[in-house]
Amino acid sequence: MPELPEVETTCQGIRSAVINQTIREIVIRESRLRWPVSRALLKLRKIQITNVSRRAKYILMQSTLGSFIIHLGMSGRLCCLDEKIPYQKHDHIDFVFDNGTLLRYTDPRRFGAVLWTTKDPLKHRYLAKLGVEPLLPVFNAHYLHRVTQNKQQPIKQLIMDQKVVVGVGNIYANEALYQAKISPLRYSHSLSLNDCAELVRAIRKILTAAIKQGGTTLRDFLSAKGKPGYFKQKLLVYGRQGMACLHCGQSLDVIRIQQRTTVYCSTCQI
DNA sequence: ATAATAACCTGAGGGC
DNA sequence: TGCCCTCAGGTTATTA
Repeated sequence: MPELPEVETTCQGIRSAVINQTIREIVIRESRLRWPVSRALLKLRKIQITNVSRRAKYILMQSTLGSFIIHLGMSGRLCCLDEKIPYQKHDHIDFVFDNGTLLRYTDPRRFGAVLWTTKDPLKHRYLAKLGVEPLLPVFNAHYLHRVTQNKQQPIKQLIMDQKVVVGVGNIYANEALYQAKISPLRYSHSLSLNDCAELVRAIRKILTAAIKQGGTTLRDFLSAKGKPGYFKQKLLVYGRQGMACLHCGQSLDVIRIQQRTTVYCSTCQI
């Protein structure tokens, strides 16, 4: 499900509800996520949440003793609820707070993760090698141009590579390439500096706009407050295969790149 | 080292 | 109704 805008929306949604709260207990109903959930969580009590932030598609929830590292995978969700709300199927983990609220982690496909570390979470093995944040100045035309050189792979694959730039998933990769008028099939090394400038601009624009709309809800994404994202209405290519390109009117093509559905206009995107 | 693909899961929707 | 197939906001591990 979640790409950067959905993770950011989730992060902002839980922040005020959990910061300064003290954990009464953590309930694990299902520990078989992407990586087994550590039983050490069961012993974590009376610790206070001090900060909530995002790195790539990971949510970092820091406490007085260490940090929770949460990834939503394809179908994960975090919701702030009253502790009396009964759990349902796929509600795998509850963080129960002293004030009677809880943070509930739900994930039907179990591709997500809930990790715990007492060290610097940014140095964790799964976070240490991540690429640059797309909304920071370090992600610019020169950076992208540099990393595209010597890359013998389609540009769509490259911008979805979390070691290059983080947060861009399948939806926003399709949208950004459409807006930048660059074919998803172009070999990375064929991009000019100007192409890279356009692509950087498009990625920034699409992610910022999506965050503003609370992300994209295709089927099951909900914010921490249970609201869907409204960016789906703004999607220009994703899910529109066979329909008319809103720029030239030609039917949008659909192909697969790295097992991911790719929609583009073969007339507008060169 | 780099690039393609297989694997991890559940659920929804379409065709027959 | 049911069965079989394909597809889905991601990432890692394995293979060539």
